[in-house]
Amino acid sequence: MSTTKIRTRYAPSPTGKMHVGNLRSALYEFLIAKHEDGVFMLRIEDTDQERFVEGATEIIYRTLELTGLKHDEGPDKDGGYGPYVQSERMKTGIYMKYAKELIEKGEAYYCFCDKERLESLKTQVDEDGKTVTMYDKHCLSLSKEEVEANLAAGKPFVIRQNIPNEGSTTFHDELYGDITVDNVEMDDMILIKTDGYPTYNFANVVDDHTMNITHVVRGNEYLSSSPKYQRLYDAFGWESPVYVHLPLITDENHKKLSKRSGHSSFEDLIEQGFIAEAVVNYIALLGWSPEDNREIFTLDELIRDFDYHRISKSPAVFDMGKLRWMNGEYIKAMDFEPFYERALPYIREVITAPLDLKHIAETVKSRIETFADIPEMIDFFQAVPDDYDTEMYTHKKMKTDAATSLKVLTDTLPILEEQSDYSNDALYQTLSAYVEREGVKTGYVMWPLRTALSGKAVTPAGATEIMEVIGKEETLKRIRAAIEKLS
RNA sequence: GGCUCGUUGGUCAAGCGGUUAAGACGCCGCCCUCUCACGGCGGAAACAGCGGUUCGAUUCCGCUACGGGCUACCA
Repeated sequence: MSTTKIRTRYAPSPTGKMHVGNLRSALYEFLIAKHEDGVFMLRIEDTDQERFVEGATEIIYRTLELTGLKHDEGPDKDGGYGPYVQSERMKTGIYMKYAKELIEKGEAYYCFCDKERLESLKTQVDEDGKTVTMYDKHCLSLSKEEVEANLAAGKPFVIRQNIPNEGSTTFHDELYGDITVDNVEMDDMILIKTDGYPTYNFANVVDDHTMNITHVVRGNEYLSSSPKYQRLYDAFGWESPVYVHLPLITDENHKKLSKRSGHSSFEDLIEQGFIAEAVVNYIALLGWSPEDNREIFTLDELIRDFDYHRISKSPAVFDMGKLRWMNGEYIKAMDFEPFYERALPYIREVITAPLDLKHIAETVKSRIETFADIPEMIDFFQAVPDDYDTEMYTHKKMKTDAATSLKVLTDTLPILEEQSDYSNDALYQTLSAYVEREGVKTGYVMWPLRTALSGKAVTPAGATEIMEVIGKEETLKRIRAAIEKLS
């Protein structure tokens, strides 16, 4: 019985905001490790000097912090497998050392071909103008002396993986099973670039092995290059890790999530009024489902229930509608104080009058899906829109229209003038007496009042509750204005 | 183009040879109700197609169609 702990890693490139697809990879990597009480590691893959974005590393840290995906090891938490940043690892000479080992084994070779020659290898393939380059192993035939001479002359070089032209390579994925590719299909990929940096592909294999990663979890886009990685493991004589390739997340058009569609990054979603926990919960279910029908999970519950064998193989569409619903569920379940704290800025956007903001927050808590829904819902507390349509007074079910509304408003105005207790309950009681006297439905009275007080067809509070919030003076003012408008 | 992966309602999905093919979001209807929402109840809505294998295919195999991914000195 092996007692080796599971070790997974999240290995992002610091190239900008954190995409929800990346976040889900991080989440699954975290869950797979934590479910077995393993180690979740963070490694920064900055081998691409061109794409490096200032501040991107901070975004990664902040996002992991905010989502609760705490890493056990990383650049800021040494666990004995450092360094955890690839550019720093490179300084140790590790990649070059392993590349040379492969050269000695005949599994890799120096290549001095320049751009022009490579360009000439390109073959036009289809009408879109797509080209395919398959390296022709030109430099493989260089003699040892020629290589030495080139090196001594300081000629720029890369190191390529030597993949034979016959046979095939098979690797095993936990989800997709065995995948076999003919070796002829595989290009001699570059391991070490001219600038001395390793390519992502090579650094990944070397790092995953030397950092003792047991489960390599990554996006489906790497599925087809995995045979090449497998050859590397085999060439080194290393035991290959457990591979788990994750299905893609797409937009509603089944295309890769784009920057412009609003749900591209975690940061954007938070800005749009979503709760971190809800986003995590939602993306956990995008490509994975539990044995029961549960949908609301805390992170701890996910750790407990997550079984990577239940990850699905087909791509999933990111459904903003369902995320909104789930976010609404989280908001409803929130304790009031933290809810209020988060809602306050949105309330202040439209309310400057000295009103009971807590009360306003309460009215809205079970009705919003994101915090950004708040302003539009409560702006009438500040002021009635003066151009609202009097057609709103006509309501079939309430049996009201402009004329009957005018009567109700005129009738209730003196009652409300006399009323001193402007609490919701007291107001309701007082108006109920009028309802009873008139022998009408409650709505027949409340509808016109609510409309007069809000100028809106939909409000988060009933007539009497609105009165409680805005107070007597404002209530009377609004009703008088409505009477005038209807007269 | 080549290679490779995928395909259950609009979306997320359960199912792992025999089921009235779950559940959720959304949509529609009803109830509750001082509007909306919440909550409750109910409804419409799916196995891409064609061939096998089998007593029996949504489930296994093949082909086709459609979709995705890779095909960089990017990750």
